[in-house]
This record gives sequence, C-alpha cells and structure tokens, in this order.
Amino acid sequence: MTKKVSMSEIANELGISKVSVSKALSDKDGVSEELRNKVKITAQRMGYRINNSARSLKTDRQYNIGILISEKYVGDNEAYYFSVCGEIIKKLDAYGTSGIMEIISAKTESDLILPRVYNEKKVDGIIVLGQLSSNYLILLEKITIPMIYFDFYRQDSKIDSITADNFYLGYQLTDLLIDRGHRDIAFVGSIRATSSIQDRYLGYYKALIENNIALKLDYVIEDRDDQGKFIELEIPKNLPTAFVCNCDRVAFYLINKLKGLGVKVPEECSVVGFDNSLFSTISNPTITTVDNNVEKMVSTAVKVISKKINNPQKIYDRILVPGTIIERDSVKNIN
Amino acid sequence: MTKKVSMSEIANELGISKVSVSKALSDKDGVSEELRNKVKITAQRMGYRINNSARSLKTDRQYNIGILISEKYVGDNEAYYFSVCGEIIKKLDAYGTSGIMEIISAKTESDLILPRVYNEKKVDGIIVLGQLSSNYLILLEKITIPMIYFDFYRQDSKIDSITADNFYLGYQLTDLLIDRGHRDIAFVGSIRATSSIQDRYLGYYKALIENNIALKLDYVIEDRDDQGKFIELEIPKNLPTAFVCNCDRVAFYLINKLKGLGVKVPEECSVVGFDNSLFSTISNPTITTVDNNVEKMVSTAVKVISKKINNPQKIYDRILVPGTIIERDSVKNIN
DNA sequence: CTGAAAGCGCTTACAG
DNA sequence: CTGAAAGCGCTTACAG
Repeated sequence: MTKKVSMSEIANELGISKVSVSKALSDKDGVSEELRNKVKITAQRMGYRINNSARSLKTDRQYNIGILISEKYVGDNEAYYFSVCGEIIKKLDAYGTSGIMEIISAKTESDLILPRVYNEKKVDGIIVLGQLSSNYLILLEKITIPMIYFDFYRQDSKIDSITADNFYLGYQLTDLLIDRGHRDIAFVGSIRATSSIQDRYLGYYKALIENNIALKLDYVIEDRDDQGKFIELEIPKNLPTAFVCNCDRVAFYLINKLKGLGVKVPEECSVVGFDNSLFSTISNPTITTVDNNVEKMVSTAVKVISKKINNPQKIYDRILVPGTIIERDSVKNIN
Repeated sequence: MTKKVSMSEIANELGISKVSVSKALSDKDGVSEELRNKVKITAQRMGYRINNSARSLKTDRQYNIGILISEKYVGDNEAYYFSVCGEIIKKLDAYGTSGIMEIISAKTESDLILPRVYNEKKVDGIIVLGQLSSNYLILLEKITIPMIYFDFYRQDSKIDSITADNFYLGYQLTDLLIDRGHRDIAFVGSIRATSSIQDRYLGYYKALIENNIALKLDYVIEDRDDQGKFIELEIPKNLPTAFVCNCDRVAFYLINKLKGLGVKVPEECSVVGFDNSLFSTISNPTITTVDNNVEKMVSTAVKVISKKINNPQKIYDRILVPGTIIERDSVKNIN
C-alpha cells in the first residue's frame, strides 16, 4: 500500500507488458477477456490508482470540467446554484469527469483575469453558472476550449446557452393572474440585471399586450442594485391587485412587506414568484411559482458540454428548457 | 493563438533552452531577472498556458484539493456549505490550488466506494465538508493522502478536524437564557445525528448542571430522522419558557409552529439558534444566534491542509474555532 | 547564469 | 492477442 504502484508494477507482477495493462484497465481492444480480468483483479489487489496527469499528458484530455461562478451568487445565502452545482457534478461523474469549481471574485471580474482552470489547462470545457459582466464574458469568449452558459445568455454572443424558457413562463404566469380576474398587475425585478429577469418581464409584458392591458412604468419595480444586492421595494401608490415577482425570494420579501403594511395576501393582493425555491414553501401563504426543471437543465448542459468537447465545431445555440407552474396559496380568484 | 504553444516554442522564439523558460516562469533561481522578464512577456504575448498535467507528472503534486460533500447537504436547500465551499476555493487560490468538488451520493456512501479524486490521483489532499457515515469515514481514513474533517469530527479517529467550539457555545448560549431568568429550557436537535448537535447539547447540559437545573428528557426534542430530513417537532406538554435550537433553520420552524399554536415569541416563549444563517434574519422576531466565524474556520482549514501536504506527518488534532453570540429579538428577560 | 539529459506514467501507432 | 518504442510537456539534478 505504501510503495507506489504504477502500470509497470502490475505488468511485472503478472509478467506481461504495461501496454497490455493499459489496454486491459481502460477497456480497450487488444487483450483477451481472460487477461483483462486478471489485470483488473491484480490492480485492485495492489491498490493501483491511475495517474490522471500521465493520462492527460498523453491524451490531451483532463477529464475535468470547470464550473465558473461569481462570488456574489455564492455569498448570497441562496442554495439555488449550490444544488445546480451538485447536480452538474453528479451528472459529470457518469462521464468519468470531475468538476473543478472556480469562484470569480469581483476583482477578477473587473480586472479581466482569466480563470486558473483555463490558464493552467486543468479542464476540457467550462460551464459558466449564472451571469457575469459583459466585459468579462467578452474576455471569456476568446477562450479556446468549449464553453456554455447556464441560466443566462448574452446578446451578440455565439456561446451556446441553457436556460429556462423564461419568456414563455413569464407569459404563462401573468396569464394565470389575468385568468383569475387580475388586470392591475405589477412586475418586481430589475430588468437590466440578468437575461432571466429581462425575459420574464418581457413575457409578462406580452401577456398584458395580448389582453389589452396598458403597461404602467410605475408598476415595474426594481429589486436589486448594480451589485445584485437586494434593495427596499417601492410599492406603487395605487396598490395593484397582483404582483409577478422575478424570484421566490423577492416574492417572500414582498409578502412580508405587504403584511407589514396591513395588506392581506392573497385576500387583498396576489403574489407569484419564480424558481420553486425554499422561500416559496416557508412563506405564509405559500407561493404560486414556477419549477424551472433544474434537473433537466443540468442534464442538458452536461450532455452539451461533453458533446462539444468531442466535437468543438458543433453549435447548439440557445436551448430553452420548459418549466411548470406550481399553484399554491398566494393567488386569489377575483372574478 | 490557435497553434499550441509549450515552453519549447517560447525557448525557440527567444533562442534559449526550455530549462531557462521553466525557471523563469516558475520564479525559480537560475535565470537573470532580465531574461526572466523577457520570458514572461513573450509567454504572455504567445498566449502560453502551463500544462498542469505535465507539471504534475514531474512534481507529483496536482495543485488541486478535493472537497467531499454528501449529497444530502447539497439538496438541503441550505446555503451554508455553499458559502463554506466558496470560501475554501477562494482561499485555496492564494496557494495556486484549485478545488475539485465531489458529491458523495447515498449509494457511494453505503457501497463504500472511494471518491474519484482519490482513485485517479487528481488531488493532493482532501477536505471532508460535513459529517458522513462512520463506515464511510473509516474507509476514507485508509487513504494515503492528507485529509481533514470540516465542521465535525469522529471519535476514535486520528484525522485532524476544524469545528466551531460547539460545546462551549452551547454552554454560553444556554447560560445567556439562564441569566435572563429562564429555568425551563428545552433543547431542540437530534443529538446522535452529528457531532456538532451532540456537543451543543452537552454544552446546554453543562449550563443546566452548573445552575442546579434538572435535565428533563422530554425537553430534548428530535428534529431530524436517520437520513437527516427534518421531522415534525414535538412540543412538550408543559411549555418551557425557552428553547435552545441546534440551528437557525429549526429555530425558524419552531417559532412558526409556536405562533401557529398561539404562543407569542418572545413574549411567552424565548428561542435561540445557531449558525447566524439567513433564517435568523428573515424570522419574525429575528433570532438570537451564534456566529460560527466561518471565515476563520475556513482559513484555518486551508492553512492546515496545505501544511499537511508539505508535511504529512504533522498532527493538528481537533482545532476549535471560537464563535460569537449575536443577540437579536427572540429572547425575553423574565427576571 | 545557462542548458543537455533523464524521467515522471501513461497511450498510441505500429510491428509481429 | 501481445509488446517494444516513441512521445506528451514539464522539472530537477548536474555539469559547464
């Protein structure tokens, strides 16, 4: 156990060449099944572990994927990207691949420093988890290894992306409120902050247009500042009968704020959110929201990135994963 | 940009040997400062990226740390380990090291399968984030690379660990309640689930003993099942005047449960938690809790693991990081 | 200060 | 089916 064991040692032990050992262990053709088994058993017994570096040096494949994520999403007290990250890593395992997480700090982002996983050739491809600044993305797009965006996309960019079908979901969710008799509907979310918020907003707007409801600009409420930090919500003078929030967390805050103002939810005011996160279930009332189908998004992302590694030319464009509306207790039918 | 560039290409470009290039780029002795600068500038211009695999093969160092975490902590909707993970990765960066996250699934854990990062020699050391089953830990402890436990420890184990000073913090927090006049104090938490809960409980018990308060077994309330899933809390028939909860999340659930039963917090019943997590601030009332000083815990962990990589013999034992009590609005003085 | 040579542990193309 | 040889891109000990 303590002395090192490489393919050579196994070869010596069995009186064969290390070429045969290599073929046997990696399930390649060129060895009899009998020898293959013998090699595998011996490797096991001797406590052999393959040396990924040696393999990589030869094959020019690292068997690692980089997962890039802004520090603001990590310090956000939100578990959403954590579960995404976990799912990605679990799915990668089926491809014999590990996930190297790299945190992009505000400084790295503004100083335009490429990630270590790229600079040191540690990964075969990169998944960018959550939106980064345009400038940084433009830098990243010069990278020479496969890369995909997860949960956002960038206009003017040829990088493939996987997102929820935010536009259509925003439309459906707003339509649900209109169905329930609401016509004074506000949208909560900073529409320039991320592509998701913007698209959810535009879906909301589409539903208004289709139902001949005028867009009111004071019904579009900012929820975060330039750094992505949540800010105090400005409730419109004339209270809408319903709010479409861009995420459950803000829906949760809004409900508590309304309660504080003496407004009963959903009796006097309905609220819907997005993401089907913890916030939608710990809220009182529980929140009608959208399940983004993270599992499907992740499995798509992992499939795409591994295909791109094998065939970097292939283009997948913007992949939209459909979600599902989950109805809970925060919407009142006022028909 | 498109054709590959290794140290040889840089050497050719400058008419020097690749040995000098290597020394220059890795800041080793043996080249003049003038040549070093010239090499660095040329490398930059040619878009050189070091090949970590080649370096690793030679130095037997991967410049990667494995971060092991159970899938149950990832799917838990809790951001605590996410922020820990993020902190670890940020701190590792200062050591020129990346973090490879590996999710230990329930199946991997019960089938006793060693992590890929170990089996494929991808890492120089391992940080285990959060408690795993004893059987799995016993397996892991046979590993031949440095390893530390974060946020828990195992009895009978020689693996170094970094934890909050849970015992003492449990004692202090309970003592605070006693100071405020409480004597009927319950503890909420499954005391066999993790070493943290157990130690917090024992600290609670110590405070009772020192103040001549009898331990009541129906005042020790389970909060999770064998899989770590939260269960319905059983409130004692005779309502205590205060509850010490093993974490903010359970404190949050408890407060909502008490409210549902018509019990006012803190007027009729005080509640304290642990972790200073999101739950302690979104609760109404906000929760008096303990800040575990994650930043200090992480910087200690990263320091220890890198020292162990350079000197595997060195023993650090159980390192306890002191925390701080944060007083908010969930405790009433009933003196 | 500079560089030629050896070698880390694999995989692959080729020959037998 | 089996194996000898070459080589991936670095670093290190050594010689000049």
